[in-house]
Amino acid sequence: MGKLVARAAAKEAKREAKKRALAASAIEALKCYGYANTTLRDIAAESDLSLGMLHYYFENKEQLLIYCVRLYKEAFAAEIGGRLAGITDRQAQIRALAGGLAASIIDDADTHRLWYDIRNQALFDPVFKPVVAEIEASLIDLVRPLAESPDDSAQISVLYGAIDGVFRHLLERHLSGVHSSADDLSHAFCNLLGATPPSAPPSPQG
Amino acid sequence: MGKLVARAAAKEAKREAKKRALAASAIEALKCYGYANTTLRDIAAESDLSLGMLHYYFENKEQLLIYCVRLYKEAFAAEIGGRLAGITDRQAQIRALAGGLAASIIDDADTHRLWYDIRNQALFDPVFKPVVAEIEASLIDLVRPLAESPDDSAQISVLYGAIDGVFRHLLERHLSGVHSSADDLSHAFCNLLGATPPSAPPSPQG
DNA sequence: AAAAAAACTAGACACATGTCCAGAAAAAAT
DNA sequence: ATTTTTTCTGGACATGTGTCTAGTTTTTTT
Repeated sequence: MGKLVARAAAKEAKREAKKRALAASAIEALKCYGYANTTLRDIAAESDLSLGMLHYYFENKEQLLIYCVRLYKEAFAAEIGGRLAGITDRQAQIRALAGGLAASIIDDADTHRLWYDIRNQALFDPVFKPVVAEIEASLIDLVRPLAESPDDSAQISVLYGAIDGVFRHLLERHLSGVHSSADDLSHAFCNLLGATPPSAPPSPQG
Repeated sequence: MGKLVARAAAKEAKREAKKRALAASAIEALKCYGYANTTLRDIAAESDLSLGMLHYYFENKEQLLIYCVRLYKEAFAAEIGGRLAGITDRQAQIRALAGGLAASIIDDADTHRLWYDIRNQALFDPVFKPVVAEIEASLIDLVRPLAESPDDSAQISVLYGAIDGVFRHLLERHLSGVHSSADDLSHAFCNLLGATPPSAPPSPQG
């Protein structure tokens, strides 16, 4: 019978649940101070757990962070993906994406700041490269349907880079206290994706 | 007479020269490991100076870094600004900018990585915000002439964010070992600035 | 040449931080 | 009820790191 394997699976599930709870607490701490400035003691305090427990569930600080980032990615990619699901009209896609990104700047500013922190770490520490590459690939996939030639990797790079750059810059402004309305933020993305960087439809000067 | 003040000025100039030399060495170390992972001992070793000297010339690690970043900014902004100087034709401006950015991705990859590291630090540590804001303002000014309405701050934000985002993403790819030619990199920027994200001039579908 | 100031060194100090361990407490299995 | 496994605690340990100080050497000034 599979009694033993069922038990083992239950154990594993319980452990995974604990890990997720721990990671959720860890994110709360990491969001505030960033990766480099968050100590394991901060995380332990936030999660009402003792310091030793962190190493009981995670090999080291890096692995804990990687786990956290994956958790975040699933949520965000799912959120945006859900908004785009089923939409085929290009203009509608753009509006949906713009609205989602704008809302997320306002609602999840700290989480995104953490993401950019990790992505930056990956530029120096190879340990983080796989997760970042994985997440970034899923973000690129999110954006791919907006491209006119979804197979042209150069075009996708430009598209993703541009959207991400605008997102990051608007996030930076938001975090600095320059609060724009969700509509204004959304318009920025529409402006980027609908027409060339500047201008709405046709403009008087060439 | 101004003998004394002349002497004092010479002293100050000499000290400044030393600081610049020290900062130049510091950048070499910082480029490799990033801000958080570079110790003052690394910098001391790189500059053939003793550890104590760093505090003799700079108040603390943060001030040293700020000094270094300013040094870098002057060089980069001057480089790009020089390429754009005197050009009035918009297409020529775009080509000049694209060429400059592309070349810099290949030639100064490590320095830019450091810049992004600092800019990221500023998202968490207020000490770095002024320098980053100052540098970013000068970069935005570099890009401003490309906008159709140089006074529309929302438009400028989108323009700067998009260019910076593409630059950062291409840099990331380059640092990951995906080496594109200067021409390909340059084309990416032209593609971004010349027309909407995808496609060249007019395209068949709407 | 003597005196004063600046440049520099070596090392200590305090503290933060990731890691690990011996054992207690709780839960699960027999 | 007993044993075994899992979960958890508290603290120790080693190391890295920014900062500072006492003293030395070099340069500059008189």
